[in-house]
Amino acid sequence: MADEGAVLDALRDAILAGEFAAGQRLVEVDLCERFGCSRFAVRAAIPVLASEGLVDVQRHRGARVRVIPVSEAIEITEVRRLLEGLTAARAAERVTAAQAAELADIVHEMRAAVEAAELLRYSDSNARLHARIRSIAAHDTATRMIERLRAQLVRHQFTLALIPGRPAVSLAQHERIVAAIVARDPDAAEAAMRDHITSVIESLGSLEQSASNQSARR
Amino acid sequence: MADEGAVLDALRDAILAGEFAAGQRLVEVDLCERFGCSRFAVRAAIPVLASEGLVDVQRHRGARVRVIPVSEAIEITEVRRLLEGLTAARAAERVTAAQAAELADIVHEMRAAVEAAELLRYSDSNARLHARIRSIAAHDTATRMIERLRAQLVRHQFTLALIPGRPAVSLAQHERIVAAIVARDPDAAEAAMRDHITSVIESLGSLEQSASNQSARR
DNA sequence: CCCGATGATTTTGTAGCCAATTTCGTCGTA
DNA sequence: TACGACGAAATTGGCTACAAAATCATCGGG
Repeated sequence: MADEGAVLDALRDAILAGEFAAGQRLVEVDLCERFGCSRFAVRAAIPVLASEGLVDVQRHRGARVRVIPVSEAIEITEVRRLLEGLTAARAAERVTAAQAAELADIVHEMRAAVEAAELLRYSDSNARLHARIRSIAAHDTATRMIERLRAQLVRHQFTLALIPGRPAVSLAQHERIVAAIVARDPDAAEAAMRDHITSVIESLGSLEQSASNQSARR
Repeated sequence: MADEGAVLDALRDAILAGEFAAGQRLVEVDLCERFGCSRFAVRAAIPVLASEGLVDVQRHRGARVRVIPVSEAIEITEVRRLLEGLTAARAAERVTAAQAAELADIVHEMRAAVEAAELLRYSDSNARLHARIRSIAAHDTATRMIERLRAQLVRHQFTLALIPGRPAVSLAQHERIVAAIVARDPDAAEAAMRDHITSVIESLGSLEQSASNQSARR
């Protein structure tokens, strides 16, 4: 673990992989031990993660893994709806025949995963599809922001995939998105993507309700 | 200059104020001297500014003030168009009578500045209006991203205000935005904001053309 | 049982060291 | 003169040690 960038990536990955409990304190010496590096490297990485919104630092109180409340997850997804709508539209304008075939392949893979009820495989293909759409859109600014936003709510995405019947609904929405892109119809692609993410927001909203019910029951 | 946060803010302000030439190297010891702090503080601040897109760091080559090409400024503004459209719509949903009066005041101020041909005052009121709309919208995520994007192109905004006739056009657009918000019409507010920022993008596009003409003439 | 004080833990900030790498200048040669 | 190789200086990367400030936890007293 020589350079600062490696520690940064390792720590970021660990947080995104959920290897720290929600709200857990990140004690510098512990992280040094874990990653086999000096405190210096850790202290260089933490401010960056803070600016990425993954950890929360308070003066003299150290860093904690930031817990994103559902209400904020909804805000984030509202922004993501706009940005991914933009990338979908641009992808529809720029897509080549080869890229269109690739998108169709990924959707095919998603359908197979749903039929086999393999949630993890579905979730993976899902992420790949969105990533491929972004790369076709070639809008660096939007891509950067989407990826940063996605990183902030990896935890929520896990819980979302477990909602019964959600993959089937999600699959149909993705098929619509890809159909519009392949048809080179930017407006339809943007609308389809927004509808898809709107339904994600609605699912998050139902999570918020059940969460508040639980806390009320305590 | 005790804490790292102060150095970070000071350095960020200095960059945003244009106190460094475009692409200038940021030598650590120089910054220490300038801000009267240790190298440690500088070295903590630079990665954060890099993640904010204000500086560009390369291994063993140090940090440089990042120069944003016009093409990227256009991308950034395209994203900002979506985000500010969102805040305008939400502001229209949430605005109180007192806030509506405040917006009207700022527009009045803008009109006065245009009539007096005071570009700096106009630019300032302009920024205040957008900021006030964001605070009324109370969408933390969108606000954070807009402010980060704006920071990346402060330089371009200077040049934009100098286009002859632009303030008058801009003023009318802002009046339309505020009218829609005051009328509590989210769709109209979003449309008006998008139209406004679309015209900003068009102005940036004309800058790009003149820039490429200049380079072609060389 | 509750509250405050004290000590330990943790973080923050500084100073300085050496290694690695880049960059710039100089010298030698074609 | 022009060009390339070599070397020295400058700069960053990474580290350790240390002092200071703040927080946390434990313990004792009321």
